[in-house]
Amino acid sequence: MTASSASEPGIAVDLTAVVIGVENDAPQVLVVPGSTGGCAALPAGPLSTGDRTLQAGLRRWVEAQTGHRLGYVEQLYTFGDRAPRAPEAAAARTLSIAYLALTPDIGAVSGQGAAWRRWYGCFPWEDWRDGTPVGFDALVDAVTAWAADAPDSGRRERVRWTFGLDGAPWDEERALERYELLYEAGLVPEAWIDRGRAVPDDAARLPGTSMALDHRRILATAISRLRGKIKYRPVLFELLPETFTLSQLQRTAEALSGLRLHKQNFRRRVESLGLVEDTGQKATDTGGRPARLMRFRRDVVLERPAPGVRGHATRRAGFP
Amino acid sequence: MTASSASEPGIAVDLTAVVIGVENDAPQVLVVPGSTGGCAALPAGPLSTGDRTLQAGLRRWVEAQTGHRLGYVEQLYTFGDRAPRAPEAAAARTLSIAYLALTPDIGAVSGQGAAWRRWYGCFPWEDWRDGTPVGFDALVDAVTAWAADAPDSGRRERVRWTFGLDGAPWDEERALERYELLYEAGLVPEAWIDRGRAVPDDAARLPGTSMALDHRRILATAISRLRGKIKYRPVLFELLPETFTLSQLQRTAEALSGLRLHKQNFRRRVESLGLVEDTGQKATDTGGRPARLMRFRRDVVLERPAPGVRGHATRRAGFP
DNA sequence: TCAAAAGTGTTATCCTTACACCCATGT
DNA sequence: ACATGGGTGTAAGGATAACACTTTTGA
Repeated sequence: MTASSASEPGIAVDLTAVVIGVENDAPQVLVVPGSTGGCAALPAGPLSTGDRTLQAGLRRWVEAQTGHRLGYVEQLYTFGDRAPRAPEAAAARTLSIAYLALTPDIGAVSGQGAAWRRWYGCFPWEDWRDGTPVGFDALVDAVTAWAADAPDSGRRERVRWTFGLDGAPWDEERALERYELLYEAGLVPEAWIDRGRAVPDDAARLPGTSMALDHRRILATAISRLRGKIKYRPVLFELLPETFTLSQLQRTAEALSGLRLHKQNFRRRVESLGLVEDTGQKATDTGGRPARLMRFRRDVVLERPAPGVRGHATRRAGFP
Repeated sequence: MTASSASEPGIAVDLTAVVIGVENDAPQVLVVPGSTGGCAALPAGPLSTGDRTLQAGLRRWVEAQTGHRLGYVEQLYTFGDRAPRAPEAAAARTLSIAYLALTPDIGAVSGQGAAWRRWYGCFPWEDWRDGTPVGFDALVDAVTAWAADAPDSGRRERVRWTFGLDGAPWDEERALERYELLYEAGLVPEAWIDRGRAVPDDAARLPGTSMALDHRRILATAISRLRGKIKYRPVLFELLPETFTLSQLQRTAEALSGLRLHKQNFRRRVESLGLVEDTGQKATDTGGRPARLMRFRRDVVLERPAPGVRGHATRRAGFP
């Protein structure tokens, strides 16, 4: 007996979109004005029985709120845990089915207050392209202090591997784990807001702007997923125009991963996978020598077993 | 403005569990009697407002229906698309949040009708450990015919890469894609049942037993996820007893992937990752020379960047 | 002519794959 | 003694990471 009777009332189901684009080497996320406080929110709306598929509902909402038409979309995660917050919230629970969407065109937003925002504004510690991010040392101090609070809890090792300290390698894919650790340590305002408490000074001092509700956590989930995915699936091309140069492609990969990549190795891999083809045209606006304009071979996706672009981080001085 | 008003009524939210264990080199899934027809179903139940977390609700339901207490649990996917079925179903929609759970102990089921079932019973074509599975040739004929129906649709290449034909490699992780192709081709009974039509002969003839509703699809999703995950996270150990031999570990990996693995390479990798430690004891019931009993080093999980067990499939005659 | 960016050739190293072989126990 | 499964050494091949260097444009 599958107990599939209708579930209790009071469950609202929201569809939430993390729409990502890249402009000027900066990954951007589509946001709308949040209803709670001044924080920006992700476009979202309740699931309607009229939508046959969840994706269809999502597309409808995003278009209504931002005027943006979605292209590539994949499911991210379903968030449904109730924060141990004010008890009045116990009656109504909101379930969010979050989706990751990628788009090659930034700028075409129309809804009231809809805008693109750099994702590293929310996660400054995730961008290592120009060396150690500003404020990283302060952040390390804070999490180290948190670990020292409970000496034998395993926090020390966890901090070490999550943030790449003491010789541990920096793993760019752990963006979500890093945010969750900061949340657990009470170092982001959301941790206090969710409990209905006042935000202490140290939590507010850390860099990185918050978002409405749990939307910064959802964005972190998207970042981790995307950083992992570009290594084995050709999703980078969903963020680029029809034709692009290899440098553009590399800078997009770097923007997402927050790392510098090795030029020759990056190119060798792209070439060897046969992911792109020369259009014969040249881009002349690059400042130096004109670059060949390439095109993504869409037909290759079904042919190859696991095409994609791997890491190739170059080790640089000051890199964990 | 985040349009977070309560969603429309008529949306039921179910929590569904794919509980996996391995016994006698056979992966098993926990099932309960399905309400529709004679097909087995996955344990599931409506989300209750009383459960603070989704996982808690899931654990409650599985325990109630099967007497089984869950250990390792992770979210799998949220299924919510309405099948283009009988129109009367249009009013009420069911959302299923599916979870993957792993357990080392098979056999401790108590609920009425709850039972363990071999997953290759549902997917005979996924088990390549003893060479080409029975019925694989017939299946290839059927999908090839489907591809030939629409010559320039790209079906041909899709079939080739999905099923590893014409020199394409077999990718064990594509279990879900294979099921979805069979569904699309109308080669599994569910495809017809979902449309409210009679099941034609050719769809019923293919090997592999169906499950209730879309549960076979959910199981396929779990298989694909698990086959991918064992390559980079130490989840195998969630399926084994406290102590085990290296051969046991390997046979478990083989059972899940449906492939034979290379002994020395498998061992080298496990050793080099430092995932296990010798208990000093020996297993004497193995038939030949007694094997060392090993133990999983749980502390290593947080230390290492990406421990796990990779593929190492040995190429054998008759392997695609 | 110089800065800036595109584009290439080559090597050391590690990881993966695969071969063949030896060891310890029960019957 | 021999069948059965446990356990190991080592070499070939390929992928990766890193080196430094040349080419083509605009200012």
